[in-house]
Amino acid sequence: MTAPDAADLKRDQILAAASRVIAERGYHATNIADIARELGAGHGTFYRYFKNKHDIAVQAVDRAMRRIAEALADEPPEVATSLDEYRAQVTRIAHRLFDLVIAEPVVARLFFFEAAAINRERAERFHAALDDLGSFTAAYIRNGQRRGFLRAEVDPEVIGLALNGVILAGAARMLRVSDPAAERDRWVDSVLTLMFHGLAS
Amino acid sequence: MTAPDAADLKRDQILAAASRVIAERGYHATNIADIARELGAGHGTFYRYFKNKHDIAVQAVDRAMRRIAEALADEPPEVATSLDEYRAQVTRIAHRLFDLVIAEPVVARLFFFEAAAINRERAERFHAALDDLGSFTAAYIRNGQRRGFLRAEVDPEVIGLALNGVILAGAARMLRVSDPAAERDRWVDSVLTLMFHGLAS
Amino acid sequence: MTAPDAADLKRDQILAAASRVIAERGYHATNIADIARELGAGHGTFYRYFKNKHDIAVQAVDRAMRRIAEALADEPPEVATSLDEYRAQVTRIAHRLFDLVIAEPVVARLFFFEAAAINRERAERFHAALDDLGSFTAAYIRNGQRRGFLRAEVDPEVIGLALNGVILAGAARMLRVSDPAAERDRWVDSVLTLMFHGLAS
Amino acid sequence: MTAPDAADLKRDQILAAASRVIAERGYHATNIADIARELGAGHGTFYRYFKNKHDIAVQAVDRAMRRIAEALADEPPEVATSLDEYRAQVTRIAHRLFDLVIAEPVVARLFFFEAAAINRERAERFHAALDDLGSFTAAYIRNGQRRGFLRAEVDPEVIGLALNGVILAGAARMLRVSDPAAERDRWVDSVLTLMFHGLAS
DNA sequence: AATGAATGAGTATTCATTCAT
DNA sequence: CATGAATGAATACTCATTCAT
Repeated sequence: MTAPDAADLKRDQILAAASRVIAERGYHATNIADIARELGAGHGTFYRYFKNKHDIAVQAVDRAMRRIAEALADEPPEVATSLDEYRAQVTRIAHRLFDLVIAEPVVARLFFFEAAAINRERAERFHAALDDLGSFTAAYIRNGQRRGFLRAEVDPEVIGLALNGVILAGAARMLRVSDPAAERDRWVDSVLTLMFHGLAS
Repeated sequence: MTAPDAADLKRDQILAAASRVIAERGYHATNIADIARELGAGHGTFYRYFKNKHDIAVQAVDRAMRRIAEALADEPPEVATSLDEYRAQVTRIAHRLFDLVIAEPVVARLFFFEAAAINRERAERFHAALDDLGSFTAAYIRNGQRRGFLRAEVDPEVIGLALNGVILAGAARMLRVSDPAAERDRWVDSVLTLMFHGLAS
Repeated sequence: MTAPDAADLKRDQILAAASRVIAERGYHATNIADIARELGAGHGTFYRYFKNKHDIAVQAVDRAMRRIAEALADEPPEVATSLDEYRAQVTRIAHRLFDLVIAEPVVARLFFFEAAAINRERAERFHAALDDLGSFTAAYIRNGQRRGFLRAEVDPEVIGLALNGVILAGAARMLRVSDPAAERDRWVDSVLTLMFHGLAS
Repeated sequence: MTAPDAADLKRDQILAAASRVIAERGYHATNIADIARELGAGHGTFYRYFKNKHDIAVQAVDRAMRRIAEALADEPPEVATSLDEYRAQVTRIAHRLFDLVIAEPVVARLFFFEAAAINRERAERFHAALDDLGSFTAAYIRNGQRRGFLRAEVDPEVIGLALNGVILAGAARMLRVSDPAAERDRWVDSVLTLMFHGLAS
């Protein structure tokens, strides 16, 4: 366990400032002068800590992707032994993600709007990460099918990606509403009903 | 009804060429020279038909957004009178969207990857369009609730956006697989089950 | 035989302007704005004809090296059959070089002062070119030795490089005097005496 | 006579380190970080002993020019009273220069390749120094002419510069060959023959 | 005295846009 | 109408120099 030194701190400050600016204006509309102004430092200072503009953006985005993935993939997919346990697990995951989005909109904006915006190579990586999240969700589904509390006839990979879509739509929504806490609860209720019991009355 | 003249044709050719290039390389990585090469014409020609690079991209993206919205919102939300009719309607809509994505990947890529990439103002517009689609889907849900064949306790707006998320995740998936027709059928089957009956066994 | 088109002409104009500025200020002190000003054109124009500043300088210097080498190596080393013929040949070569230096000081300055100044790689190339010129001069010496009108005991390669040194010292001198034509004649007289008969009285 | 204190020593160490790096990479490709690394000290240390990068380079080059000039101009031009004495003198001078080049390639490279590379003002100074060396050599010639053992009809200034050219070509050669001691002897033999007796057989 | 983190002036290069032909 | 040569505003990046510690 090494103590973070002054250089690491400075690095983090720059990364935080760059994250704010990129989240605010978008990667392509952000220039080095904007980041310098946000931090209150000279341009040259960045280039002591980051190779170039692309490098800063990639690290900001990667950090955001890691934070989001951690919120979504924090617990093992095999532990739920009943529908109720799984429902509780899904509820926890949804709350974790939504709370992260509400507490750190910069992280969320980097993930949703900038991760794929830097260039083609980064977009591919973003989609690969979404596929991974889908596969991770699929593992939960498979666990439920194996244990008999989830329908056997659905395709776990398809459902994994579909639920990804639902949860990402919800998270993106949290960024756009004035009272995100209320919105979060409306989402969790309705989506859990949809997910477990369907819309048919 | 005016007949399309030569100028309109040329315009469409340029728009098609620009769409292909932007879908291929992304808005920010595309330059006028790329589009000129794709069309086999001089740079100056664009500026006779479009105000500037931003203008071309906006029109290409708007056209793509219109095509996707048409596929999703082709039929009136109030016509289904039973669960079976609604299920058939949903199936038709999903097929229309997926088939469009498969047949015209350029349109799909513009919608999914470029609509929000041009600048902040366009990103807002893209999200507003997604919200509109969500409201449109919500109208179907409300119709089903009013007629009694869909659960009354779910929030139609939430479900509208959530189903948006599912269908967009599916459509994005179609762009990334080698056999999209098979993928489409897997998706429709599993997602309809999820949507109407839920995952609980 | 293709006619030079407008693009070739423009290229040559830019190369000439860059040559003048680089000869005047030196490669490292020259910036693109200087060259633009000299030609009366925008910066961007250069980048239509040359890859970058390095590329312009290399082409200017290479052209200068070719012109100097042509002046020095214009006639075959084996033709002189007697001392008088060789002396006439040396006189012609010296005059050609000195006249070139006098008529085109820009070419001369590029050769003497800039060819090795761009970077290490170009300096190596410059010294390799000097070695080649030395070997070429050595061929004249060997011809004279074979035919018996030049001393057999001197090392042709050494003499080739030594005479290079003499002639380059003279050419560099032409660039620095106010009456180069008179200087040229003084040089040719004294150096021919040195070269063929030595200093010992 | 003041004893060199610690500060003078440090100064010399920095000058030596800078000389090595500049000789290795060239003035314009050398940056302060390179010199700091070579010395194992911080950037700021230089600025306690030298005004700036230009100042360090100028002092390194000036020292090299002094060392070369000392080797060439170590003995008075008037002492030789006969051809044999002069020939011995020339031989000594050539050996001194060549041995210096072989023993201290850093000094030689600074003199040959960097003295004129810093900027125009330094290039002028370098050429003025070469002119001075030429005048110094001319004094030897004039001594020989006065005493009657060298040809009266050659122009001493021209011959001074021409012999400069020969000896510099030779010294530059020493830097480029794998066995410089053998090369030195080949040069001295052939060049003395050329110089005193000429090439005509 | 020594250091090296911080700085920002300076510069090469790109590329959307114009307009003379 | 069509062209593409010319343009220069805009911007990322470097590196000599300073100065607080």
